[in-house]
Amino acid sequence: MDDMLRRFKAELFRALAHPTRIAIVEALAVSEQPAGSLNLILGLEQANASQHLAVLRAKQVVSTRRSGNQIYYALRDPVLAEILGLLRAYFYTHLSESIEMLDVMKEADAATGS
Amino acid sequence: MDDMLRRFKAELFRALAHPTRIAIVEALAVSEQPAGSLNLILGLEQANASQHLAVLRAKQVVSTRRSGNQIYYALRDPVLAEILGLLRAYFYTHLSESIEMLDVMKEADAATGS
DNA sequence: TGCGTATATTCGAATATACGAATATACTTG
DNA sequence: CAAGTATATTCGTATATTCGAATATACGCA
Repeated sequence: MDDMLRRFKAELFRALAHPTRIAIVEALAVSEQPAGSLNLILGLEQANASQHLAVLRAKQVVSTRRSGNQIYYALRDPVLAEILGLLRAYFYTHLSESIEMLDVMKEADAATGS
Repeated sequence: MDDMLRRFKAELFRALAHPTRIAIVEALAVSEQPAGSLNLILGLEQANASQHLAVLRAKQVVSTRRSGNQIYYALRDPVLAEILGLLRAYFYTHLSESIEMLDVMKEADAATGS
């Protein structure tokens, strides 16, 4: 069972492991939204947004309901927004290391990309 | 700044997005450990464990101190353990869907692997 | 200095993820 | 039923991750 729990946590973290999906979850934490609104608010390509939403659906992070033409997305559980809040605090608590970490990640990207 | 925060959160989630790294964090939540103990307790190959530890170091999830021959790992902030606790509760709150999600992920793996 | 133990890094192959372009599906309205 | 809008899926390519095997580095002790 412990193994299952760890796999579950890892799957959830993977679901959230992308800035776009974080942005989606943050938007949904405020209120339910149809997919199109998310595209607009977050400035995403339609296909790209839909793919990220598919990931969140597969991992059960969001639920959907259809209303006519549109599909409304909602956070399945507010604890997920709560976790994002904890991480915001964590970020500021360790501000300088956090920024440094991001810089290092960016450099690593650049090195790979060239 | 919001962008930076989202990138930060995504990086952290990526750091945690593996069952082995979850297991490491859970072990360190109890107490600081040298790398070798982690290998033993978790039954990991030395190289594999070291690679996972490198990920956690890069994302600043853990800190290290050397004592003679050994390198002790510790969780940098208990809030990370707290988050794992929230996810445990989340898992049980949505038990049947959670298990179903894991099954679907397993099937997807099997489909890809064959 | 040289050997032994603890840990980290590099390499290569297999697999997974991300993106945009194109296409498909589902619903609404005329 | 046809045309239009909202959303999802598929495909191809670029990039990232994971693992074990092999190798490298750091420290302690004789």
